[in-house]
Amino acid sequence: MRLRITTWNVNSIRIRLDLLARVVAHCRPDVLCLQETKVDNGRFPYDAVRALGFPHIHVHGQKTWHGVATLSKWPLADGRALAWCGVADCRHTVCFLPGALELHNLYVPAGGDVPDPEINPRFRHKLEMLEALTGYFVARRGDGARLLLAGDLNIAPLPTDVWNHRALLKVVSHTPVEVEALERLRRAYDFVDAVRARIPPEVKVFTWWSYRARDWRKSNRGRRLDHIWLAPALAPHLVAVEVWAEARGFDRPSDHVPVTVELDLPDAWFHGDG
DNA sequence: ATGGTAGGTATCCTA
Repeated sequence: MRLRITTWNVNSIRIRLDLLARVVAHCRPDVLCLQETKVDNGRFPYDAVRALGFPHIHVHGQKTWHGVATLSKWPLADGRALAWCGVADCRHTVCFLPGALELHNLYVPAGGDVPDPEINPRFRHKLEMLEALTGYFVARRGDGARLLLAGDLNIAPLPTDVWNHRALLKVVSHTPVEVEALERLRRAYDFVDAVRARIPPEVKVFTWWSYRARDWRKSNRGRRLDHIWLAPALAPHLVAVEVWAEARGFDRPSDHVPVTVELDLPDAWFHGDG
């Protein structure tokens, strides 16, 4: 069974429905994880999303900020929201796909401008959420779940995940303290970074370019902030990845571009007790 | 070194 999963920080779903259609046409996802939907559940554009071919929709949104949504051609079951550090922000959902696939859709805090948890509460929140997630996955370590984690993690872990490693060492998203926290989270469940499983670490890969650049393509000051991680049970079934950088060149684009993985899963998983 | 853009129900705050 082939399964394509795309993650995209849409930066307001309501003003980008046309671009969402273009992402769907190009990436051909069976399941689309969105972040920064910026809409409460009552105002979510359900009809437009259904018209794009996604009858199964799990939303967790709030007014103005944050918000995640999982759109699916496959049935979704047991969708629920998770919250960390006592903060009620809408940043994390989990739901199940056929084949006992457990999909986490995640939006990690950006973290503000100053990379010091003592003086910047947003940066402290970012580190605390990563630590809480790490504890959650450590507790589940070795349970063998067919688990995927997709979303805007707001951290570029490798030197080649940013346009200039040395220049960004003190810039939130690429500081050593964040990179180490993200690596602890990855190792908690032995997740495999799908994009880096297919693209060598020597090659620069970006999924985000600031709106503030005069010419994002020319200056190319990007970062790889959006990720899809696979549990050990799924990693052997990865067949392809794509970062669709051209999406940054849309009219009125999101500052993030879609990341897609394709998995070739055993048919037996979808028959009875698989 | 600085400031640059975009979105929201907001005239500043967050990214």
